[in-house]
Amino acid sequence: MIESIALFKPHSVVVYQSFEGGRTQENAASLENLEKGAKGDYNGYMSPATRRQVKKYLDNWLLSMTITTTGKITRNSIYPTFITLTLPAAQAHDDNDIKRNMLGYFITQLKRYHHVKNYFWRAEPQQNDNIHFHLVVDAYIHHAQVKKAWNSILDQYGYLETYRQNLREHYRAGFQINGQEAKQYIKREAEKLTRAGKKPNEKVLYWASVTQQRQRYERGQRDNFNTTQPNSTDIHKLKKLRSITAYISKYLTKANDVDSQMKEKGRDFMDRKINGRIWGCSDDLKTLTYHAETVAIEDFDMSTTNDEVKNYLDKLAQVLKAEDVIKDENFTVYRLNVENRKLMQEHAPSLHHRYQTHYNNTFLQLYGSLQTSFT
DNA sequence: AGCGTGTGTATAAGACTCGT
DNA sequence: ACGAGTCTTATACACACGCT
Repeated sequence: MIESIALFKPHSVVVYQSFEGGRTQENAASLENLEKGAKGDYNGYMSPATRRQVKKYLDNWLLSMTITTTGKITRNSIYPTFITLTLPAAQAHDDNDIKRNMLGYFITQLKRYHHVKNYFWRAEPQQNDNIHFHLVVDAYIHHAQVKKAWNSILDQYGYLETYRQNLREHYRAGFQINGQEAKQYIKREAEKLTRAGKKPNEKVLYWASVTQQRQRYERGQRDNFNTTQPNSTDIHKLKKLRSITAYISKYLTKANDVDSQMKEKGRDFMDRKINGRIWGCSDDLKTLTYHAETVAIEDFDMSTTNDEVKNYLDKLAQVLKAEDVIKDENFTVYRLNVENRKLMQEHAPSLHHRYQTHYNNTFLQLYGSLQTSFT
């Protein structure tokens, strides 16, 4: 029996063939590769297969939130938030220790006090070789709360003291500008502005950083930097949900990011690969799937076709540019842009309804027990 | 394009304890 | 109640390849 199945993704429709019966893995190279897992010989990159899998979780999780969340954002809202966690001083613990104790406890705190139910995290090396984390969570959290929680954990592991000691050292002869910090500040803030559709002014940002540094210096003078809190966190509230869905899943899974950072320093990525896992998420996210429908079934002399889906796919083939229909012996991909994403509603209304229902159900599956906060 | 394949070990997540 | 730990256990991660 041959079944062709269509997956309805946010930015594409993929049609592939499914055959009855299982397969066995007998290729020697493949089996040898599997041995690598046993030895821990990972290369530290996210593989294309893993990237696909992660994208599936994020696409469906975020899309379920965009479709079902409406109205006012409150403290109890289910709302995607993007957090970056960094170490404010040179890394002094093993990656696995940091993930287990520091990141793990941070996530526990988010769940306990900040209404976070589902999460996704990704670990990457920074240019300074420190590990750092990107997280996506499903609650609206104030940036000060995030900073407080992470800094308190950093404090337990000595990173705040080292950071403060470095500050004292840096300012031993009075105030001076930290050019490296200003540079990083400009980069980070410029990205933020660009994302918000504004044009960054480097000079303005530079002086903003200097002002920030001077204020920190002056506050620090009062108590020898004993209470200075580093900016170890960065947070984005994701307001334009639809466009951001693509942004996050792309950004978080882009191996080239790390690659290019390392190339700047003339080094190979292997010099600094993350030990152990490089990503993780709550179990519930792992159950998520794209909306799938059977297009046709062929069984000996019998065949059945889902006419509505078939017609919709034909319509896409007509309307889309040639380069947006990628056809192979075994699969077809229809790449959708903002405009032709509307075609489903128009040309296959009941399919569109089932598609919507899929995401309503996805949302209920994840948050059913929390529905009251949304009505 | 998706999916299934195998495996040692790191780890997620819950259970649990203990102190406040 | 909660924080801060320990302990247990089931799971899932890394990967390349072949097939469809």
